[in-house]
Amino acid sequence: MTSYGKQKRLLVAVDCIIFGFDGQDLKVLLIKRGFEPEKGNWSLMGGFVQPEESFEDAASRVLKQLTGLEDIYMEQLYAFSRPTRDPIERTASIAYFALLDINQYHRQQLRHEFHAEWFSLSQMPELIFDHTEMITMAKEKLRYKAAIHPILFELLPQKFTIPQLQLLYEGVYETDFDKRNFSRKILSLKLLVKQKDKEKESSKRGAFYYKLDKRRYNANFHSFLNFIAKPHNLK
Amino acid sequence: MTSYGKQKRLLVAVDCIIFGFDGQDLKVLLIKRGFEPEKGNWSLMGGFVQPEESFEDAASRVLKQLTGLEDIYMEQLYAFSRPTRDPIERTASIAYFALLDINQYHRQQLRHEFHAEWFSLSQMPELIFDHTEMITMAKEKLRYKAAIHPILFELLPQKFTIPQLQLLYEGVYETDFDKRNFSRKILSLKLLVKQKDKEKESSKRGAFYYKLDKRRYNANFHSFLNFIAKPHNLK
DNA sequence: GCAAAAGTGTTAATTATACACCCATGT
DNA sequence: ACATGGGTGTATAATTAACACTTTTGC
Repeated sequence: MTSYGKQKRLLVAVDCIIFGFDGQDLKVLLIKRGFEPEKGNWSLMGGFVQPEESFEDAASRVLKQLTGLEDIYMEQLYAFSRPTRDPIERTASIAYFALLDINQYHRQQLRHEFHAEWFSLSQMPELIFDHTEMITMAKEKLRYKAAIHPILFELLPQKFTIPQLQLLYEGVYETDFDKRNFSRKILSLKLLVKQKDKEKESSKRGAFYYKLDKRRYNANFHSFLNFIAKPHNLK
Repeated sequence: MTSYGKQKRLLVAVDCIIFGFDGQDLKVLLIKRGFEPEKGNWSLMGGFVQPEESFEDAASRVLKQLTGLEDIYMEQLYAFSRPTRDPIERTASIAYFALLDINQYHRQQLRHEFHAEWFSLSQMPELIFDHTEMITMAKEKLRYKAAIHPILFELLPQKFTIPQLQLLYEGVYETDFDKRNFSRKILSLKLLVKQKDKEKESSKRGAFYYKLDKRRYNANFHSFLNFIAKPHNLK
């Protein structure tokens, strides 16, 4: 026995929702699709799963192809499978979302072949297939997960300031936090190590840099932050 | 253009992790696999995705095939894709987990063809392929999700008592809760409607039945319960 | 010297935890 | 009358939320 015979096989692709943070807004990296159908239209970066690779491998390959980056935080989002989602031929897509330091990407970025651009979540162009739905779901999951796990650090450079971190959280949750409560909450996690130097671009006084304590970060990855806004419908 | 040509297609299956609660332990429904390879070994219920159905459709079909039940709570768990996970031929599997009232199943259960049996999570037999991993992940996700969303009601009959509900939560989290705090927390959600009749099997005094307030349940599905045990590693 | 952002402390409100007794009923 | 499980209240601790002033420094 070397196959399951008459069962129908199908194409499987991966698509990557690549998040970055520019200091102000949460952004997603999109490309201009390079082949038919929908050639030239905005799309997530994706690719077909190859015979020897897992979906995770495929997603990492696709991410590297676009950004040149490896060892990026990535997580499976959802398997999209509406039979008609691709008009040419049935293709399922396993969506992954990735969080990266947008500056890393800038440094790497020499590949114009994909015509990639960062878009704010509030200014998304029309996208092919079900990619808009994918991004909506990714954003939800990011919020959900970041409320409980300290993953947003993946969007910042190695050294960052508390005000930068707060702007990031505020961007992700589209809300404002009280800076006293915010820094107390963040620092109470004991995940951050204060540096001696300051970031002096965005203020005269300057803000101290912090770095992640990698040991504690890995150990405490399951810590809870609880940034989830409480629902007000529990009357 | 009617196909993507040279790209390799692959088999895609779905597997269902079907949870039930017998009043004491959280259980999973397993079958004896009916075809090669691994014929006769314990396995999750699964099936190949057909050309005209989404993964969700396939999972519902498979669930109905085994249990006869429809409109069951089901959620995509994860896409498993290790190229060699099935020794015969590459087959990816999209795992879904389902929560059902075990009594519904008993009532329905006339199909012996699958040799299905309920197993406690602590007494799982050896399973084919990566099915053990799937169940482990499903259990984690169930805990994770149930800490935040009131989904465990899906495992109980329409009418249930607070002590039954507490046993369920205790089973899922493998811990004990204080019954005063438990009932206060649950009732504070205002999702339950007290009935006039009592369940008299498990005690002389009898315990009042409750029903879900479906309206509030649907509206407040995103409420937070926070049964997650706090980690003690945040010193 | 003043504008702009960084940094820090206290109080009140809410929520979570710990804990013990009375109640109803079948035997 | 007693054993069994059901049901409830209160006091304390922990956490979260609200809020305002001082510091630094480049201009």
